[in-house]
Amino acid sequence: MARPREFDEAKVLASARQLFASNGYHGTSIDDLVQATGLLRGSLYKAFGSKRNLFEKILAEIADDFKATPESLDLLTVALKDLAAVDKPIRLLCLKIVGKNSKTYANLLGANLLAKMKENK
Amino acid sequence: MARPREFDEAKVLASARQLFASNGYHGTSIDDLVQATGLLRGSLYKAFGSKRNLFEKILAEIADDFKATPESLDLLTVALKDLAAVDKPIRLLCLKIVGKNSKTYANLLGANLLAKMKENK
DNA sequence: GCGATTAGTGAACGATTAGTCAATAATAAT
DNA sequence: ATTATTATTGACTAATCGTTCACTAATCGC
Repeated sequence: MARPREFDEAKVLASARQLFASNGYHGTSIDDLVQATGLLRGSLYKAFGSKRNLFEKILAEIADDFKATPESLDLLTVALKDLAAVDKPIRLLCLKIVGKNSKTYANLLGANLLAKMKENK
Repeated sequence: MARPREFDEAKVLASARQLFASNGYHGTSIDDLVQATGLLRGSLYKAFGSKRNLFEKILAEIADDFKATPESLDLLTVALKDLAAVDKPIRLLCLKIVGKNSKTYANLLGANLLAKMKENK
């Protein structure tokens, strides 16, 4: 009962996720997101409200059924390092992912962090 | 044979290190550094050249005799996540720190990352 | 005293930041 | 065809970003 969306939300979220995962939260600008997703700023804001909200949505999505892929581990690292200290909802999503497996996740997160170092020789 | 410095370089570096460690590289602005160190922008740039250079100096300093304190682990995490992918000298300093102990450091880095999550309940 | 050299000062720069908004467009229901 | 509703567009804003620089100040050897 209104104009339909022209973009595929899942694809937009996938592009944004990749950017946040590899460049961090503060290292990813709205312009970066505009470029990567193809959406214009206005549409991005109408659809997701804010950069912070977009990030939370992405994190919530992967928290819902977490798989320890490099990208997801990167995103969890970004959430923990760039936002968790000052953003309770983000912190809670991190807790939801990790649960009682903090030993396991410590290993996964650390190994994933170090892996980046070696890729570029 | 010139005007002497009025600031204590070690103290300035300590303040900057703390900021970078807790807020990340992109999360730390020059204004933040000016505030925390007490130095004015001009002095900061005369002494250290650039934000990137200041960070490298700090990382080099801790790389020289690395102790796995929370702050140093935070700083290594920041170096790895915010800079290593696009900055070879930084990457090499990370490698120097980790050496052949990547299993050990994976655990330390991961545990340190997760610790932040629990502090704020 | 006088140069030479280096440090401190802070206004200013262009670029980029996250976010807004009035105009236009596309759909569905009546 | 008209109306209601939601989406797209991109120019715009105020703030902040990292960096520069002309100026002043303090020390040294002479």
